[in-house]
Amino acid sequence: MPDADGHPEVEEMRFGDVLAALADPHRRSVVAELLDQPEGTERTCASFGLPVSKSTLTYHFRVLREAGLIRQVNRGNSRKVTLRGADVDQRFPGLLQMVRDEAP
Amino acid sequence: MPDADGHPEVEEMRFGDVLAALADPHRRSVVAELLDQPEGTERTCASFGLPVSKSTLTYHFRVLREAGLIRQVNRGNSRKVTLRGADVDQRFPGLLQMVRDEAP
DNA sequence: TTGAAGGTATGATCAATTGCGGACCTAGAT
DNA sequence: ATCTAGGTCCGCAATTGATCATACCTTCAA
Repeated sequence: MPDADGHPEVEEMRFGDVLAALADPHRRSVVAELLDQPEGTERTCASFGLPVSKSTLTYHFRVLREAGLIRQVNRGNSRKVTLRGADVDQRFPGLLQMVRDEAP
Repeated sequence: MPDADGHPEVEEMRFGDVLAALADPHRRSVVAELLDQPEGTERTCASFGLPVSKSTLTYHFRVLREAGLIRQVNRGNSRKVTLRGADVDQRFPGLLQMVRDEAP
């Protein structure tokens, strides 16, 4: 069962959902950017500079979160995004490397 | 440039298109089934037994074809489907193995 | 206590995806 | 000549996806 914020466990991550999440260029760019930074780097949703409104931003990060690609935790004021790199690697080895290789 | 039937060259295959094509369960099952058979196996679209109409079948195979995952060639009477296994492996190493691992 | 920064929720809109039936095409079999 | 199998193409309907504006919530800082 996913937690209250919709984070699935590693075993619960579904391939179709992950593929669909990564199929969108905006969402893939978020993952690619996180891959390019040190493990565990925390970012705000807004810090990725996606050219969409705040509410659309929320939508995209929800898709990524519910697919299991990112984690979002409350840090008082803001809500920080981290890549679930180890989890994704465990469930779908090689997939994130593909995203990294594809990055522009 | 893709050929007249919409088959992209290896270098032209786009990650987003491939991910979107594989995100659909029907289409992923086609790829999984082809992966489970000898290299170069030729199949008709209908032989996969997808629970959709003929016209919907055409649509799904077009998505797979234009993403670069399958090849469709005229064989007189029918039109045969083959997996572009080597091409996909060259462009996105490890991706097809993921589909295989996920198959039920 | 007021304001600002960061997010969420809701409801609407518009585009893309998925689906269908039906008309049609081509090649092989009858 | 006609039939059939396998597919395509063309509308069209239904669903899902992406987007926005607006209103709202929470926490920190002034």
